[in-house]
Amino acid sequence: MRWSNLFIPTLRDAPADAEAASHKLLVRGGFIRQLHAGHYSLLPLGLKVHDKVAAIVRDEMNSIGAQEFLLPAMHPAAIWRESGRWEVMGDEMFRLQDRKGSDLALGMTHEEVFTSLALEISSYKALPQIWYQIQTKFRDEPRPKSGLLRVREFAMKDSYSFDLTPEGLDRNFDLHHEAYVKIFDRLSLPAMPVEASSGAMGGSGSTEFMVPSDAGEDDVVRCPTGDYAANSERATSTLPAISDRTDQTELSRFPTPGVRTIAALEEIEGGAPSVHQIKTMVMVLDGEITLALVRGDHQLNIQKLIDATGAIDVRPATPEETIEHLGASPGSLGAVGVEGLRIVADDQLRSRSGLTTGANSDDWHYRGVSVDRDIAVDQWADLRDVNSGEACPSCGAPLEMVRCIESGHIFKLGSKYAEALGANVLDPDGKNVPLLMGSYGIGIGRAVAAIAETHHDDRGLIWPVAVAPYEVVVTIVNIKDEASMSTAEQIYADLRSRGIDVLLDDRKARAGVKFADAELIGIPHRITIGPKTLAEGDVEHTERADGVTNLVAVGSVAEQVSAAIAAAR
RNA sequence: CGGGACGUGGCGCAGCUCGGUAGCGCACCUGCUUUGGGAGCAGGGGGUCGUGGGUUCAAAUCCCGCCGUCCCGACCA
Repeated sequence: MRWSNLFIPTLRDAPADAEAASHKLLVRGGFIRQLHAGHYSLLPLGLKVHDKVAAIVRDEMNSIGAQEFLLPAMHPAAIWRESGRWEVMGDEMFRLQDRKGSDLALGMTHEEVFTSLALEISSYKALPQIWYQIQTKFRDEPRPKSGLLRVREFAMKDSYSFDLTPEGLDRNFDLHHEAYVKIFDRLSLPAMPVEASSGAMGGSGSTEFMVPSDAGEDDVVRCPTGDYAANSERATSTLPAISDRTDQTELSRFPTPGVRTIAALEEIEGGAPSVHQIKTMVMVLDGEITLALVRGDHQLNIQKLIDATGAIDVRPATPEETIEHLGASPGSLGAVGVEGLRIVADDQLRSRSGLTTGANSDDWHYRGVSVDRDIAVDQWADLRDVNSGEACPSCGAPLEMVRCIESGHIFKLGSKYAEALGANVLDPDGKNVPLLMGSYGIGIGRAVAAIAETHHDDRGLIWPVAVAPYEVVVTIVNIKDEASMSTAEQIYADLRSRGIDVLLDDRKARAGVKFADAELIGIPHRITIGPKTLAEGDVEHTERADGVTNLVAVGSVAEQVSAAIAAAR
């Protein structure tokens, strides 16, 4: 393509409200433009990258035997009601009505619709099946941000596996895991698989593919030895055992005037170190007041509480609710002797004694609390945040915390959706059993942004060859020089005939502008044609990644550059 | 949803305090000069100042409402 005919609106200044590097550069380079919050137009350059990413994803899906579909973006409410997710998805689902007043939703994922098609699988003999699509999803995110990284409308590759047995599901899950490793490798994204929370998807297990980046929104806890990595919503660590205080075994109430915090309770005469305190958080789980207990020096992880209890809507109680149910304000709360409220406690409190906690009366606390004796715990669970430096649960090495972009997520769903929608098959014994499903997603636009986020310098983007909008740019320093023009045309034609995606910069512009633009939009190879070197029969070949320039004879440059590209694809 | 900030040609900004009918840089068009790292000079086109109302002889500017966008947090497959 000839640059002079293309719409590549590069900008010298980034939009003032762009923060993330990928956001600034994709806008400046003329790849994307915002229509409104969370909705971006892909310009020709942006679409080319998007298409190349999608093609790689498609290629790897096809190679594990997945079959491509294309499902509607707009769904009837009924199918979401059947799975129970019409309510579960809450405000995150875009909803509308048609002229007849029927409720509709814009699809945020496609378990329901794919499962409805799976109703036609009636025999185990047709299994396994892997179905996928690359299609637009709509999610009414509370806060779209960072350009393409978190949006409300985006193309996603979503695939679904159907199996008779858990072993079959495991196999399809593993196939996807391997395919994802290959995809991210081809995209030059350093994605690491980590244990994840399954959230609203449900199911028995899930793995996220996380790309380390400050622009990300998730924290991954990982062991530097490489034997453990998990989303902080799921991570655990090994903590040193605490010896309970033996000087306080009798439950007793004592005055703590003005004490409202863990720290203050540590300081006060007769108080206790935070590891010997119980922190009592009053939460509302689907409308039910619930006490969540963690050790005094620990932080409650709300996602863990959600996962442990299966609650959908979780929020802290208001001060009014707290006083109504416990009779005291935050700072003096505790679970000792509490009846009629659900109590969920962190595993680290199991069998602890000699503890100090609020007495549900302002300015009073208990000491000598024995969890087993004094607190009616309904459920035990891992509820606490892991901190960096704590010991790896596998090898004991100090854990580190890494900020990441969630670039893929694979789930073992089990029979949840098949049961809800009645997707059963006959097994070899002639018995009707629900299908076992897996669900697997990669956001295409987010992958584009993640690549931009991890492949740029102060001059602009540096696309890997596999996804670059063009593989080579032929830059003509001076279009008035006839020798330059004819040489450029010849090299351009030669590269095209070799199947290279090449951009001819034939614009009437100064060399500096062309160089700056080529670097901004991140074309991996540049062939510069100017009178200076042409006099010697040479052109320049520059690689965007390292900036190194070599002189190459006119007659061999096309062959040499296309060989380098073929090797990098 | 809580906190903060901002809406002025395509992009970046000034003007607002102290009302007088919109300006600068980049980009764009024309001409001349220039031509290997974002050229120079001259001329030119383009803006309901987010929106509705109010105050006023007069509103980008003051007052009120609404809408939108961004950032932090909460939330989020």
